[in-house]
Amino acid sequence: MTTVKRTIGNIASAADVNVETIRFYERKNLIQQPDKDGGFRYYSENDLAKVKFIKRAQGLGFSLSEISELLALELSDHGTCSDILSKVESKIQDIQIKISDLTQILTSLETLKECCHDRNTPMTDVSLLDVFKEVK
Amino acid sequence: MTTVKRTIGNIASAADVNVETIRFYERKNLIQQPDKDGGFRYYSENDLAKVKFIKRAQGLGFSLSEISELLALELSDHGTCSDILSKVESKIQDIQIKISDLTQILTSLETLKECCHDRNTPMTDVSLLDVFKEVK
DNA sequence: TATTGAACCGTACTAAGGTACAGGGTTTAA
DNA sequence: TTAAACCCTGTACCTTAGTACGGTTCAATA
Repeated sequence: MTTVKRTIGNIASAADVNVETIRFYERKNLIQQPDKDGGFRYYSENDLAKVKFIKRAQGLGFSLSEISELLALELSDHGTCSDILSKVESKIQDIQIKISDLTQILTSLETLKECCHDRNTPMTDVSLLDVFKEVK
Repeated sequence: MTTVKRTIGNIASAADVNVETIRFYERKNLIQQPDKDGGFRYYSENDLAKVKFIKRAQGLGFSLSEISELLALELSDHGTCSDILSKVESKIQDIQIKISDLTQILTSLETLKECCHDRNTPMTDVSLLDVFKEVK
């Protein structure tokens, strides 16, 4: 068993992104450029996890700067907590809203599915467009 | 009681977006350009609901073309169902994955919150980065 | 140790999703 | 009935999030 070195190409393919994406994230300080050994970057398992997290979180509607904030919460010194606590609480709220929005869309798609399945279900019950009609 | 005309400026402010955004959505065929009365666009309540839906869905990680697909499901003729059913089912799956991802992030943020709140909780239990470590 | 595939840096380009004018036409309320 | 406020089209520009490319250097293996 040989442990492969985590070069830039290696973590890029492990995280299923382009090599240039990794360099781009470094330029944006989303991941730290690792100490270079002989001019090359060698990454940790943690870096890989971070890249996977970033890609996944993007799919959930977070921008790179929001993802930075999320990641920063982890790194913070939990000795000095009162301001970080409020940040955590606000992120928790954001996420609860997203989950509730998705749940509403899910419900209305499930109604749609019933309609397809069984012609007797009335089509008019729930509409995707109704979902956020009253919002904000 | 006067019913306000839904001009482009009116729906833009009601949906909290720029006027140019509405025009942009029209160019992209996300909303239909309404019949013009004297050269002006007058919109329906349905158009407003659509714009709100689009903005909300973007925040959930859907691209404009995915949002088009979602909206198209609604408009489909539910007489010819078998292909639409599979589209609906695949959207349902996408959304279930999003909800599950968000729930995992939520859980780990809540652990973080406990850590801030009560110093005795060990910090090491859950980490944001662990969330998607094994994914894909 | 020579080759070749991969990493390096810097710069330029792309796609998606808007935003901002310029130069003109309409509406509406004083 | 006219001026402020709002709408029209068209085109150019902007930000975010990458991607591609050219010329160069490094590292591993035949």
